[in-house]
Amino acid sequence: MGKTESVDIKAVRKLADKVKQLSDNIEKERLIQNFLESVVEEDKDVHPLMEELQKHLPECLPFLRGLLQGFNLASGRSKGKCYQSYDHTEIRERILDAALKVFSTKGYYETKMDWIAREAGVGKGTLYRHFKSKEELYRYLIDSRLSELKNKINEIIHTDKDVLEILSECFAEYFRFFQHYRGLYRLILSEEVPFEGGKYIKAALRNIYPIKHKLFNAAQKGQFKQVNFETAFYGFMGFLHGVVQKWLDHGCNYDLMDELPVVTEILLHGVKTERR
Amino acid sequence: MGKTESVDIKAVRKLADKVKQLSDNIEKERLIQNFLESVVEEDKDVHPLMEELQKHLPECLPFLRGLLQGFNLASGRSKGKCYQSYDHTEIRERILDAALKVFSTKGYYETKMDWIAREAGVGKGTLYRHFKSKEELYRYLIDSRLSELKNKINEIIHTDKDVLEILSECFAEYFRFFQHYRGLYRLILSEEVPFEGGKYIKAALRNIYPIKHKLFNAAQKGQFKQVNFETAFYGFMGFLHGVVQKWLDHGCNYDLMDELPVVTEILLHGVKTERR
Amino acid sequence: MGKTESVDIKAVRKLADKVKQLSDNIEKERLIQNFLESVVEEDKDVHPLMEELQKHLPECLPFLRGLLQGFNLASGRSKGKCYQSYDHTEIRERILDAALKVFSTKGYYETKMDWIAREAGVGKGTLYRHFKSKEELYRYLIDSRLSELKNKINEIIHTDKDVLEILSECFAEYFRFFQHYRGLYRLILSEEVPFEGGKYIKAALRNIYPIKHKLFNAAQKGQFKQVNFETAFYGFMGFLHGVVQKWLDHGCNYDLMDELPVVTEILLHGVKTERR
Amino acid sequence: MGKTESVDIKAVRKLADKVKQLSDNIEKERLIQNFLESVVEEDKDVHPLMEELQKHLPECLPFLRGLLQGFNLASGRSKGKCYQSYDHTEIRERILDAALKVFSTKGYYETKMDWIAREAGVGKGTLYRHFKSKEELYRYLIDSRLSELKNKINEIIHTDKDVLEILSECFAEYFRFFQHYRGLYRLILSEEVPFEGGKYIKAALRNIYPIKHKLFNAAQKGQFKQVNFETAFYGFMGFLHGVVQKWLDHGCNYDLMDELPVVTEILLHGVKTERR
DNA sequence: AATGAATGAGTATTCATTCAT
DNA sequence: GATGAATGAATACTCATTCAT
Repeated sequence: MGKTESVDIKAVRKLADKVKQLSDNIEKERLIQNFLESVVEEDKDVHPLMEELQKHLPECLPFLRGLLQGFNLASGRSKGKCYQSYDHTEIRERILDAALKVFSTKGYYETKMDWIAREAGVGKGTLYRHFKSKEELYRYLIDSRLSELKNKINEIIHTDKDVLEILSECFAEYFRFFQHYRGLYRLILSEEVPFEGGKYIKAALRNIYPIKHKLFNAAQKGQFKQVNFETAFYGFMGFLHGVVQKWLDHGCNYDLMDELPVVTEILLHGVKTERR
Repeated sequence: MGKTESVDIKAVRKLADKVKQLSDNIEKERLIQNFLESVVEEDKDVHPLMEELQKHLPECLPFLRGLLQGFNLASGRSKGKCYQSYDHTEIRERILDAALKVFSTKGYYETKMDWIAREAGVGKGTLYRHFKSKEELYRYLIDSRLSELKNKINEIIHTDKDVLEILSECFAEYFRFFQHYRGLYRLILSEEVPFEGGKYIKAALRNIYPIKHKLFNAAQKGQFKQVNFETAFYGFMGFLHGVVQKWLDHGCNYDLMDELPVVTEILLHGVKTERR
Repeated sequence: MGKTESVDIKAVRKLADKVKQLSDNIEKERLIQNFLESVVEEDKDVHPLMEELQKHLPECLPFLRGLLQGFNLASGRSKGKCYQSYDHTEIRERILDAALKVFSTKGYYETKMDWIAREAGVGKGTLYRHFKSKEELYRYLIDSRLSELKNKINEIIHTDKDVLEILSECFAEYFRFFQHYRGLYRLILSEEVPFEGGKYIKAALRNIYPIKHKLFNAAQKGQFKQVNFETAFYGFMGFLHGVVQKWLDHGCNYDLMDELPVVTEILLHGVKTERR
Repeated sequence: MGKTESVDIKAVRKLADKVKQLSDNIEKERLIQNFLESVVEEDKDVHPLMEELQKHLPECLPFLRGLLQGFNLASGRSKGKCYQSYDHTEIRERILDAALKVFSTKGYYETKMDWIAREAGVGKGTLYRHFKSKEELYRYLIDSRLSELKNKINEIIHTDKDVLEILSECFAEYFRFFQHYRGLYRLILSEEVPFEGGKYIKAALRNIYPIKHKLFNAAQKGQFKQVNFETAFYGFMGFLHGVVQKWLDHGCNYDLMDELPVVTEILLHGVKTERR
């Protein structure tokens, strides 16, 4: 309740300024100021003021009166209870979890809203209270989860560590992420959905990586070969995906992180033994 | 009712700027902007927007709801009651007023219970404490308002005045009624609702009129032509409805009562100039 | 088959002109002309020409080749049968009849597409092959039927008969129409539907009547009283509706046309007996 | 393929004007206009429009369909076949080509059987004469195309060349394949379809490669590092996919084969410059 | 008493498949 | 053999009503 009050009071306070500007003489201004203040501060003894206003500002009164009513309602007057901003978060999370589970098992089109509802243990209507449509639910699911990854990668990138180290850590974070949200992998990779879907996801994945810049510098310094940067980037991402795919095909029965050394070794030094 | 609107609209417009400053991200800003604009421009289709707001801006809603109420009151919405009696207002009446407003704007099927609740400033549950169902609310609304008309007509009929005079007064009362409850006209006339609805309403209208009897006597006495009584009755009612319709089509921008002389003249003496 | 061919041939002929304009020397022009003519006339011996074209107009060939293919398909070559432009009309009418029946019984909202399909004796999918949506079906139903009335009224109006006679005939036609399509009455009168629906229908009804003009002239000539023209018009329409309503309320168990004399008498001369 | 488009587009544009002249009412004109514009602009989402046309302009459809086909051919669509062989073309192949085109553009679920039929220039029924169901058509499409790849890879593997050389050639063949059937890439990679689909495709890809064996031997001989074989394999495949993806993202505007050296270099020797 | 989050029965619409012509 | 009109099972989404708080 405290929450909504503060907002309303601020709003009304702001309103006071505005309404004052509407009045065209000092007298009116004083009256309205008093009125609004008494509303804001205490909302007691409003009635006598209302009567004064009625005399001197008949043209503004209906508006103020309406506002007062609204304010009273909003402040919870005459309603004993006021749900303290019911926590949408918990149920939303339940739905998102269920959605991830079903979507990633069945894919977008084969997933029926009924199943998500059942999986989440809520009614079908509840889904639609929280997400406008199947599409929005899907989008939100991908976006929210993906931005976690994005943030973590960004943290790693914006350190002053050596490029090689950053690269390793990104690989690690990438694996860690999909190990956690394994279901997400299929959704992100499949270009199934037509609405921005495919392209957009890939794009997001790519745009995430301002590391491009660092790599480029490293290449300039001779730390890396002068290969086409973009090709290498797409290839690396693909390589990582391949390794995740292997893990999934094996039923996730080992720790994805164990693959890191191999991945790093191959991508940095190749599979071929050093020529001497 | 005297056009205080100009003041209110300006106020609301100004307010729009303020409220936008309260919002802290683009999305919210857009929603509120839309909402306020729809209030300012037309106050049509506000309800769907309210629902959006409810989902995305629960913390601002009470404030906006208050504002909307204020605006409605300010625009001269029906009840002459002033703030003192606010708390004593029968909730039932508030609901019925709201229902009349929404039903008559949107029709039965396009009216959502949520909108009535919001318009009335009560929770949806409260609606169901007072009326068992949407249907009952609708029925009661029509019945109660219509019985006002019925009573008035009955008073007129049960005097000993001349039949012609009675007829004139009935016409007048009929117009007066729909001028007051203009929204009701659409509801009563449309045969939209299937539950007895249509038939029943027409029936009610007809049964109201024991004047049939008097007219019949007058006809017998040669005061009226020996036309089929019932045909004339239906025709008269239709004629009145037509004139009300014209008034509505013209945006109710004149006094319906002004039409009375023409109506009386035509129905009693026809449009043709006397042959002699 | 003959049907579609003629269209295609015309199209191709036109195309010939166009394509000729694209070519930039006489030689090319001749080739294309020949080619197209052989397609149009006989579609025999096209192949040698194609080879010529291939040599001299390689850049246009693919386009022409495609066109030829399309033309062959279209002409029904290599398909023994070609449904001779299956007659959509019959089934459309069945659907419209069914729709009128159900809509007028139940109203727009209470009518389920399933029922219309069942009533029409077709599958639900067939409905959607002929009408894009419930709304379109409804609109089309009203529009098509109403334009019949409109046309008939127009015929009546655009004669040189006396205004009074025209009026009578319009009344008669109006009754005749609703006697035929009795179900339509409810649909047209109820302002049930929100999409243009109500207003639009009333508007249509009114706009139908250029008779306004004639009446106005008659009033000027003193044939009619100098009453407000529009009021009279709305009133008259309402009167007619009232009488139709009576007929419906009586289960349509008499001939609506029988009411005509009373209607005419009242509207022209009133119900009151002539004062002497 | 050699850009004959400019000519065709001009022709179609001109044609638009002509065809419009053939239509005899506004509605038709609009439909055709839309249709032709969508053909000219992008040739995307033509199918929904075709359906509209089919409903409202059955008599013009064959002509337009021919035009569309011509346009597709003209744009360089796959088959090098010229008109002589038209009649002998296996319908099955026509259908599979059409299916590949539509499936790869729209994905499995967004592809409607109607569109495939139209694209192939056959009736919907014909589709079902050749393939039992949408699913079977899809499966067969993937299988048949993929087995081409499989065969070629097998040929390469079953030579006595050096492992490194074999590897290079496989990379090349892989690229060559997707450069040819670019549409197929999306289908194979997306795990969209639930019926064995995803898994099955990946499995197919893997089982294709008995090269595993050779690589294993090479590793044993110290030619390769003793990395986990399977990890490397999945990674390599992923890497290749990544590079194909890059190519697609760039609109296939360069020769995929040009990427081969970089791919080989990185996978065999890594991106890091040799430590001395 | 009042509230509004949750519910799920009910509906318009789509599209793979069939089959009469 | 080929065709495409007809079909109806399947599904996303709505909204009147309920009930825990």
